[in-house]
Amino acid sequence: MTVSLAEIRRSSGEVFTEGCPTRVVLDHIMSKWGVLVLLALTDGTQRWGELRREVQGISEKMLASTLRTLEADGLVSRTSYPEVPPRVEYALTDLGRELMQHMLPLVQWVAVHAGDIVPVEADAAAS
Amino acid sequence: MTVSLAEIRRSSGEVFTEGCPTRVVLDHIMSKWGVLVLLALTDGTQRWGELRREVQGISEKMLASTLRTLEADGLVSRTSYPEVPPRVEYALTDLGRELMQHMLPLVQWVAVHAGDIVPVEADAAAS
DNA sequence: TGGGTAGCTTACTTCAAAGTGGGTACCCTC
DNA sequence: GAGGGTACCCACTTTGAAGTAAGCTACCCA
Repeated sequence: MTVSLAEIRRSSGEVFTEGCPTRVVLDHIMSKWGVLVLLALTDGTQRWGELRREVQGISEKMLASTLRTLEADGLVSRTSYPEVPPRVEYALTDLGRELMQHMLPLVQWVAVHAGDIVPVEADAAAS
Repeated sequence: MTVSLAEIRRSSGEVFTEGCPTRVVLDHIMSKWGVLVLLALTDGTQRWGELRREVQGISEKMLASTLRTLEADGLVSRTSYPEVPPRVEYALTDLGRELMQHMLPLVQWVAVHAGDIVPVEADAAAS
C-alpha cells in the first residue's frame, strides 16, 4: 500500500472534511458531470458543442456550470475565437493532465469492477 | 496518458452515467464519509468506536449507513464477536485493498494540490 | 426584418444525501 | 434500580447539487 490516511494527515493536515479544499476539489472532479467532462477532455481539445454531444444527457446549463467550475480550478482551459458562429475550445491544462494521470487508473478500475460490486438492479435502473 | 474515455467506453460500455454501476460505486467511495472511512481502514482493522473517533464529525447514523453500504459492495468486511459490550471489527476486503491501491494515488495528489486549486476561502469556510 | 448559429445565463423547482433526535438490546458496576 | 458502556436502528427534517424552462448575446444571411 502506498500511503495511509495517517500519513496523508501528517503531510497535508486534516483532509476531506466538509468544506476543506481537498473535499471541494474531490466534489468538483467527481461530481455527476465533472468526471465525464474531464474524461471527455482526456481525448483532446473539444468545442462546446462537441462536449455537449460527447457527454450525453447533460443540459447546457450544467455543461456551462461544470466547465466554469473546472476552469476556475485551473484544471481546464477555455479559448475563445472571434468567429461567427462563436467557437470556444476547452482543453485540459498541465495541472488537469496531471490530475487525470492519477484519476484514470481509479476510474478504469471502477469501470472494470463495478459490475461485481453493485447488483444488476443498478443496471436495470439505468435502463 | 493511460487510457481515454473512448477506450474505457470501448471496453466497459457507457460509464458514469446516472444510475449505472460505475456511477453508483463512485458515489459510494467518494461520498462525504465514504472516502474517509475507506482511508481510515487503510490503516488497518478498526472497531466501530475507533472509526467513530478517527472519522471526526461523523454521526452514528452516517457511520452505520456508510459501513452498511461499503459492506454490501464487498469493499469492507464486518466481523462481530459475541461479547458484551458488543465488539464489531471492520476491515478492508481483498477487493477493498485493490480499490485503495488505485484510489490512494489520486487522493494523495488531491491532498497535495488542493491548496493550489481551490482558493483559501474554502479553507476559511472550514474554520 | 426575420431566420439561423454557438455559447451561454437566470429564476425557480426537485429530490436524494446527510443530519437530528429519539430509540433499542444486553451486560457491567455502583 | 440507575447509571454507564458498545453498536446500532428509525422517523422525520434539512439542504445543496442538479434539473427545468425560459431567456439572452453577437453576429451573419436571404
